[in-house]
Amino acid sequence: MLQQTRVQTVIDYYNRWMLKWPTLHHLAQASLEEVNEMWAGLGYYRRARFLLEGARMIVAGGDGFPKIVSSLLKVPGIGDYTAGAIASIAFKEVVPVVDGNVIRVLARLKAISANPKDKVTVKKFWKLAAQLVDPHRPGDFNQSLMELGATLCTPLNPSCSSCPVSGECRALAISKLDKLVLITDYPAKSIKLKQRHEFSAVCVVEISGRQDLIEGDQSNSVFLLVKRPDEGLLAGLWEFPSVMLGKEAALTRRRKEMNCFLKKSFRLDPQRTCSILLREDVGEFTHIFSHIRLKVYVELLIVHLKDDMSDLFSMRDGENTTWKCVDREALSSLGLTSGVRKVYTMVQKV
DNA sequence: CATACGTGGAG
DNA sequence: TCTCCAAGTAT
Repeated sequence: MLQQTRVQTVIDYYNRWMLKWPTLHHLAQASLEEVNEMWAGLGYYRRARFLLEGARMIVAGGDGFPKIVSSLLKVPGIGDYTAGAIASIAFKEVVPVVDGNVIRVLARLKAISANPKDKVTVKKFWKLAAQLVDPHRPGDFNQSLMELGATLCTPLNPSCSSCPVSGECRALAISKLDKLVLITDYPAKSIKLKQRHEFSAVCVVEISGRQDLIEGDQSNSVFLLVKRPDEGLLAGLWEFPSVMLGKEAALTRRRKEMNCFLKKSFRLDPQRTCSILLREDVGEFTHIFSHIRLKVYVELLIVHLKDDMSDLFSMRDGENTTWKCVDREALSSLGLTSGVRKVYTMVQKV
């Protein structure tokens, strides 16, 4: 969970996760669906899938939990950093770790100005860290190095005056001699790749209760959710029906695309299977992914089913589309991605 | 190998 | 609003 994610963000997820799956064996029994739900909102969802696959692999292997770096590296989702962290912290293997914090600390300590993403430079950091690690307390040392980066040797305003190794810091020494050099010049900034712009239309489809199907309560309605493909962005997660637009599109065009999608995937057709009680343009927002800038147009559609479409209320596979309907309560308690939560919040204000 | 892969807090 | 980046990994 901590990979590329702040501790503060992780804590609640970690606690809920450990409550639900206290051991590897519990996790190995879980379904990907459950795992995705628990992870929803944390991001980098492949981590969740790998965690599940890793648990299953270890349990199936029957050799217990891997305890050395070489074995840990075979587990899905465990790379150089995580293998080193587990081996040193949990099992006292004398190995280093290199994460973003360590790179920053070492780049400053040794005044390394090369691009820290560069493969050769990364190797240099690992070698340096390996030379430094305390053979008697590798886990504590590694955590100390990371903690130094997280608390004092921070990206923007490092607290050099409180730093226990400021006397040995090359970057600090250089910055004192040359006023043009700043501590924060280390490590070098790597060129960030450009975000591509994407556009999508989302339709929150609310299927209102019918007097003849649902007794009494007219407010009893359900929402249509679609399962995203198992590969790629937000793989296997639930969202409101959406279509990618390719470029900016006016309301008319967006509705046309959406109508087509709803008809094809759900046989939701105003002329035949339902009548429209409300259709409203709710607004738009931009959702930022690490590599995509997604503009989302949101619309609310409340329909009233004509025929006996009660089978609609259980999950089923449509044409290349897995979908289900959930009621308001289920929707609130369901694990949703950040973007889907935004959409739902917007619609609730209507 | 360069890139895909989320989200949110801080300044 | 924009930039930066966090206990990185897989392909």
